[in-house]
Amino acid sequence: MARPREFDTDKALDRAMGVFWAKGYEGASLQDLLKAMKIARGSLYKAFTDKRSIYLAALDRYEKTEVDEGIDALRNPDGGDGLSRIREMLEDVKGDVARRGCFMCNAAIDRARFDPKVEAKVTAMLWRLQDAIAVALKQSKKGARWSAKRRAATAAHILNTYIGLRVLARSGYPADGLQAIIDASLREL
Amino acid sequence: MARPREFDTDKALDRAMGVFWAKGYEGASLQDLLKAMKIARGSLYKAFTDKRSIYLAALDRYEKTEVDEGIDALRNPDGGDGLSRIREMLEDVKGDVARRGCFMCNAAIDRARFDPKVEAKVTAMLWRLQDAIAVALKQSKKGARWSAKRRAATAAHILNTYIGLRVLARSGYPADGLQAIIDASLREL
DNA sequence: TCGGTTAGGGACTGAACAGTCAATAACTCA
DNA sequence: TGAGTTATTGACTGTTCAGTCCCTAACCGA
Repeated sequence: MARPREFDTDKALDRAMGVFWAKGYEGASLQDLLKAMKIARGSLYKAFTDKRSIYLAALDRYEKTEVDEGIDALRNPDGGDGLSRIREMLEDVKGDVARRGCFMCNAAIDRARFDPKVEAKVTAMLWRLQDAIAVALKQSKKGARWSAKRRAATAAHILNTYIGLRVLARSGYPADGLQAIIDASLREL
Repeated sequence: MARPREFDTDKALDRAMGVFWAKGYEGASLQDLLKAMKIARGSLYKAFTDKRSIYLAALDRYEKTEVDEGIDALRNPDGGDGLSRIREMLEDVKGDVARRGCFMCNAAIDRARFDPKVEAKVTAMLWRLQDAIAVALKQSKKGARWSAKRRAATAAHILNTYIGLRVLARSGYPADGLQAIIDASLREL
């Protein structure tokens, strides 16, 4: 019926996500986005209404790729018992040599306060992560004996630890320091 | 010898700090800053070389006001034993109803990666905080018996918890959730 | 009181910003 | 093959951006 779109929307969004992730919302210019997405201005505005909607779509893309992957790993029994999967999630942060941090955490700081849709998306991702951690906890030796409430609180604590680690990683905190934090955080578990 | 400055530099910087704290580096325009600082463009450029130098000075101001205050509270024996002072520091985060978060954490995410001076300042503040926590730990029942290394690791863990809490507070995480995280984080201590 | 010096104020600058538009291209279906 | 539809492109728009400049104001020492 009409001319088909030439670029792959998901691929373009992955690239836009990379730009917002690195530079933040205000720090990413349309020119940065266009260059990374490899499309022309007009094409972008045919596909998205404005800069904000690209950002929101990039956040969705982050959830569908990065967050879902993390949650899957947390649920995958091949990763050992629940606690070792949780430890693995935290230790993955040490691998962030590019110091990108976590797009969700970055969004929490730079946009959630001003954009209700960003706040809702960030909140939803946080809940999903916390829930997945609670489930992993239930599949650990100690956690299995705990009340659901205690598991929820411990899951929130671990989520909080994860966020801190990703902020520190972005700030340039050394990997061995991150390791010490992980060990201290999980010592009781 | 010459006309004296009419505005109070520290007061103006406190106001600039508020703008950067709320909006981030890129999100804060010169116009925003001028309005908050209540001075004219020319005066600002007489006192500071460019936007970046205002940001750096605002970070210094944050350290001298907010960070020093936190460290003092951590050291003040009137706050009970070391552990209760640490708990107090974490529970203060619940009082961030304006959801400002922590300027140091915000800077870690939005500028440290791109500006070596910001990175250095953030790193220095993190070390100072971690050290003050370690000292408080030494003045707690359990911590006094620990090795310096273990205290350092636990202090890093608590600093990390603090950072996570401030990010979550800015994202809109509920206060009772923050309380649960604090309790879970300090359970072993 | 006057000369030297620095602060204050605000109009001005060129660059970069997000977003629009009209001409053209590519496709489907009849 | 031609009509209808939507994508692509890049020049263009008005606005806002950080930073400059120049004139005036205020102060100090001589």
